[in-house]
Amino acid sequence: MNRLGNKAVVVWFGDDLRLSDHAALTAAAQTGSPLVCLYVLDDSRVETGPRPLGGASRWWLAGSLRALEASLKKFGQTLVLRKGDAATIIPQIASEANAFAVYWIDNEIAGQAALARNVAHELERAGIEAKTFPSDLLARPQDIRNKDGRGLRVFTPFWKRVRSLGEPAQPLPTPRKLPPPVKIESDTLEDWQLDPSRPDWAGGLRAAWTTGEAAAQQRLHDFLEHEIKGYAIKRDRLDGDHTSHLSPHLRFGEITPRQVYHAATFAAAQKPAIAGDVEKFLSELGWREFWRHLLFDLPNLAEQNLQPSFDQFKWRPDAKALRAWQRGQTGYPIVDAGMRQLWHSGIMHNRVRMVVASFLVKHLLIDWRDGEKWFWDTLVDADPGSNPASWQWVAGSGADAAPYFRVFNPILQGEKFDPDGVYVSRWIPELANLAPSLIHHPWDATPMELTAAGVTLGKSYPEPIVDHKAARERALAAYAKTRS
DNA sequence: TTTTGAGTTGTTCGA
DNA sequence: GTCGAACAACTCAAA
Repeated sequence: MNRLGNKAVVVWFGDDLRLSDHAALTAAAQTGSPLVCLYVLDDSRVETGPRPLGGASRWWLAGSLRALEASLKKFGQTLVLRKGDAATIIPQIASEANAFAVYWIDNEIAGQAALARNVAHELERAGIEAKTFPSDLLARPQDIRNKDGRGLRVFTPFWKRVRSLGEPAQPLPTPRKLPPPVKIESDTLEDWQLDPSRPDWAGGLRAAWTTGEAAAQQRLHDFLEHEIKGYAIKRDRLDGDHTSHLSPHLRFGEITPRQVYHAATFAAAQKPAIAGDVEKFLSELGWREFWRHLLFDLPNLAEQNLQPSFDQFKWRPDAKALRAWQRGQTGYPIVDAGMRQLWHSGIMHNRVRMVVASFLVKHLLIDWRDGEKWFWDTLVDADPGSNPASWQWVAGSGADAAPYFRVFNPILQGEKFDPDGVYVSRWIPELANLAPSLIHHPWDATPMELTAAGVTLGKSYPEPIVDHKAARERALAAYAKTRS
C-alpha cells in the first residue's frame, strides 16, 4: 500500500526495450504502486502514426520483446502486449488496471510524437495523468538551434554544439526491484506473427544477431574492450569486422546513446591509446543524433526532398534494374555483395551502403525513395532518422549532402576497401576463385581466366547492367539539369 | 554587419 | 605512379 492507495501505474514501452537507463520505469518503480508494463503494436497505417516496421525490423522486435519479457520475469513482472490504436488501448488498460498515471519515454520521433499527443489527450479526458520522460538523445533538438530557430543542417557545427553542452547525464541503473504486476490480459507474441514463416527467411538473421538488452551491453563491452583499437582507420575496411554492430540495439532502445557515450569515454580514460578511436566512434553516434534531430524538424523526411530543387529531378523508373539491384544481380561485385549481405543478415557495412546507394541513385538514376524503402524493409537497424536522411545525403537532396559530382566508382571502392576480395568472395561465392586483381571487375578477365575460376559471365554471374563510364556521364548530365 | 573559410565518407584528368 | 585542381551551392562560425 502507498500514498495513492492501491492505484497502479502503467509504463508504456516503445523504442526503449530495456530496464536500465529507463527513466519512466525507474520513476514508476519509485512510486511503489502496482505496475503494468505495456507494449502496444500499432500496425494501423494511419498518416499520423509511426511508420509501420519493415520485415527485418519486425523480426528484431519479436526477439527484443521476448528478451524484455524474460528480464521482467526475473523481477516478478510481466509484459502486457496489445495490438491496435494506442490512443484507444492505453486509456482502456489504464482504467482496467485502476491506474493513476501512464509513464513513457518521449522518443521525439515524428509519427510517435503525434501519436503520443493523442494518447496524452485521451488519458487527460479519462482523468489519468500522462507523464513523459526525456528521450534517449544526447541533446534535445530544442537546444540545438541556429539564429532563426531552426535545427542545424551541417554536421560539424552541429556536433560541436552538442559537445559544448557538456557530458550527457549519467545513465540510470536498472531498478533494484519492481512492484508487483497487475493482472491484465495480454496477447501472445505468436498472435502477432512478427517472425516470418512460409517461408522462414530469418535463418541468416538468427545466425548473425542476438537481440535484447543483455546482448546489447555485451556487444558494447566486447567492442570497447577488444575491437575498437584502430577503429578510426579500420572501420572502412570490408575484410574483417571492425564496426560496433550496435545500430539495431540502439534502434530499438535496448541500449542508450548515453550508456554508449559514458562507457566509451571511460574506456578512453583507461587506455589513452584508443582515445582517437573513441572520438571517431562517438562522432558516428553524433551522426545518428544529427539525423534524429533532422527528423524532429522534418517529419516527412522519407518522402520529401530536403532540397526542393530535387522535386524537379527526372528519376528513371526501371523495375527490372531495381529488382536486379535488390537481388544483388547488377554485375558489379561490390554492389551485389552488399545487397546479398543485406538480404541474408539484415545489415550492410556502412561503406558498402554508400556504394550501393550511389549506384542505385546515380548509375541507375532510380529514385532514392525506392532504395530507402528497400532498406527500410530489409535492415534490422532501419532507423526512421538515419535511413531516409542518409539516402537523401547520398542523392544530394539532403542535409550536408554529397556533392552532385561524387559518383562512387564501384570498382575503385572494391579495390580500396576490399583489396583481397575477401568480402566479395564471402557473399558471391561464385566469384571466389577469381584473382583479387580481377574480382572487382570480372568482365576484364580473359576467357581462360574466367574458365579457370569457373565463371561464365551472363550465366553464373551477370554482366554489368550498365557501363560505369557511360552511367557516370549520364548521372552528371541529369544532375546538371536540376541545377540550372 | 559583412566577409571569409571550412565542411565524413570521391573521381577523373592532366601534368 | 603521384599530385593538385576541378567538379556547386549552401550553411554556419569565426574574424
